[in-house]
Order: sequence, then C-alpha cells, then structure tokens
Amino acid sequence: MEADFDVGQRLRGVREMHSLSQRELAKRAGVTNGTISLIEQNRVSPSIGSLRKVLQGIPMALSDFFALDAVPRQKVFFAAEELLEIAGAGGISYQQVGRDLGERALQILHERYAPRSDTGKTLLRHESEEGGVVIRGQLEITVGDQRRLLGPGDAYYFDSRLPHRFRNPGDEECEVVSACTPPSF
Amino acid sequence: MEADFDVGQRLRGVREMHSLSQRELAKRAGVTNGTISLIEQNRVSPSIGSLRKVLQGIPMALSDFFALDAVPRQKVFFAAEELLEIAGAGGISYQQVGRDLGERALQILHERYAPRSDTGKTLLRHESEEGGVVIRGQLEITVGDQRRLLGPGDAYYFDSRLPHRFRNPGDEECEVVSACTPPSF
DNA sequence: TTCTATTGTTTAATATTTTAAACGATTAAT
DNA sequence: ATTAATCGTTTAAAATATTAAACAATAGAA
Repeated sequence: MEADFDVGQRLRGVREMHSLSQRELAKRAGVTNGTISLIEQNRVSPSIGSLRKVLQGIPMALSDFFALDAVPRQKVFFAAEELLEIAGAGGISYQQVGRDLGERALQILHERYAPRSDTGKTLLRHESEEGGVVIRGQLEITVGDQRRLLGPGDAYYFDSRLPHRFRNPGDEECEVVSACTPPSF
Repeated sequence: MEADFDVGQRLRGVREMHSLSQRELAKRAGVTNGTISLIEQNRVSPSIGSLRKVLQGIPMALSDFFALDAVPRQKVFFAAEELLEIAGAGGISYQQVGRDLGERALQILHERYAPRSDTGKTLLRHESEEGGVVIRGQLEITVGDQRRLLGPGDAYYFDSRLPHRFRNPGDEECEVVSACTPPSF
C-alpha cells in the first residue's frame, strides 16, 4: 500500500512549492483558510470534493497528487565521465544519459561523429520518435527520401519507423544531442 | 484537468470489475454497505480516509483510482532559424524543435540561459520525464532536495513530477539541449 | 407459493468535516 | 514602540458524511 501517504504533509509541500499562503490558496480554491490549515495538520480527512477544490486552486490533478508518492528517487545528475558509452560503430560515439534504460521513458544521447563517419545505409527501428540538435560540425541526415545537411543549431525530428541514416561529411568532428522515446536500444 | 471525474461511477465500475457486492466490499474495507451505496450514487463526496479504506478492500491505490488520463508525412529538418522560440522569462531562451507539439511524443528544446538567469522558485509539471545535456557554460539544477552544478558534457534526468529549478550562476551564457516526454507546455 | 438469502436503496441518529470568526505570532514600515 | 499587514492556528456552529437498521426487489430451492 501507500504506507505513509500523508495527505496533510503532501498538500503543504505542494502549496509551498507554489509559494502560496494558506489564505491565498483558499481564495483561489473557494474554501476557507481554516480548512487548509486543518487538512495540512491531518486533523481532518478532507472529502474528495473539497480536496479537489483545493487542488484546482494550485492547479493540480487528483491523480498527480496521489501519484506523488509513487515517484521513486533515482539518480538525477550525471558527470560527463559517467555517461554510458554505447557501442559506436566506425568513429561514432554514443554517450547515454543514465544506465537503467528499462526504467525510463526517454533515451538521451550525446553523440559524436568522427569526420567521414556514417551509421550505414539504413536501419529500421521500433515504433518510436526521435529528434536532436546539432551542436558542432556538420551532419547529413537521410530520412525516407529526404536528405539534408545540418549545421550547428539546426535540428531534426522524425518517426523512427522511417529508414534513416546519419553521416558526417566534413573534416571536423560533429557533436549532437538527441532524444528518443521510447528507448530503442 | 479531470473535468467531470465521477467518483461514484468509477467506484461502481471498479467494484463490478472485481465481482464484489456492495456488502462484500464493505466488509473487506471496514465500512458499511450504505456508505458504498451513497458514494456510488454520488449522494456524498467521501472523505479521503473512507475512500482509501474502500479501495483497500479491492485492493487499489488511490493514485490508480484517479489516474484516468492517458499519455502517444511530417517536417523532419529544421534550420536553426526555424526553431520555434518559446516564451522565455528573464534571460532564458527556449527554441523548440517542431511547432506542432500536439502531434509529437517528444519535446526537444535548445535552451540558452543568460548569466544569472533563473527559472524561478519551483514548478510542478504533469506526469512526464525529462533530461538533457549541458553543452556550454554552467547550470545549477535543483530537483526535489538534490542540487548540483553541471558543466559541459554533464547531464541530468528526472521525473517531472518532482519540483525542479534551473539556474545559471556563472558569468557565461549556458547552452543546453533537453528533451521531455510527453511534451509539458 | 413460501422460505431464505442476497441484492441495492433509504432514513434517522451519530460522527466528522467545513465554515466563520477570533486569536496570537511574525514581519516591515513609520 | 506602534501601527498595519500577513501568517498559521484554533474554536463553536453549521453543513456534510457515515453508521446502523430497516426497506424493497430479485432469485433459487423446497
């Protein structure tokens, strides 16, 4: 069960996160400040109706409110050296943010393409979407029958089911940050 | 928001899915059958305490009970100038890859933080996950009770339901590429 | 039919939440 | 020090939820 789900503590936390006083929130929610005080002290167990009114003043959905305790505490920060190096063929380096891919909805990669490197003809991925931004150097991307040369600041986004290919045609290393959902490998 | 969330109808549905009579569920939950009848008819707005007791008899978590809402040839290439500038408060610039957010499962941003810029105290987002890589400069990130100063090549990843804040404490502009799924604004 | 068991509903009494207003504490300005 | 404003807390009264018990309807068995 949600062992120590503490409605009062959670409401107080949420309210304070939004820099609202009890009175301010009460006014927005259409309840009295006393109600909020009592709820936050767990001196009452609010009705669904009044809790919903209170959360509307934030605003926050009931589902999000009750899902807060389901948020696991996981590793958030990753030093550059901590990024997971993924098998990169011929001059291509993929550094992944986070190791435990199974848990995550998003795969974020810091990619580096050596001069003349190429991901190969084509590859089909699972059903997913991906995109990225070119940071440095040049990258030629082919998606379906479209081809384009991108430079720093340029970006792409496509459905991964389309055949695609990445190539660095220049003499300089190319650097890209990309994201894919759901993770594809 | 959960516009017309109907507690009674939802409870009745859940109960019937589990082939429980009102009395049977009441016994397991430690409430009276009348209570369940009144709730299912929406003649009362149950307290969190009693609704939790009722759901324990199923059993079902409150977060699951309230969680109804679901989470899902177009333009592929975007020149740097084509990226959509999103309202960035005080010295913060967001450039979004692609304009039609509704269609996409992924929001990718090229962000620039002016020296001393700050996203503000904290904000809670909807249920989603986000992460990014710092390209240039320094960025101080606070997530829940964790804080860290990230430099070029460093990265982050977290559940967006946690309160978070981004700040550029340095004298140099900070550049970040981030991704979020599903899009949050 | 008649009995028994089960179903969901209703109602008066009880328990709890919610309100409205007052209270004391804190901060900032004069 | 003294206002004035704002904060969170408290309390008696009002509003609402919950209980316990009775009610009505259905279904199956004797």
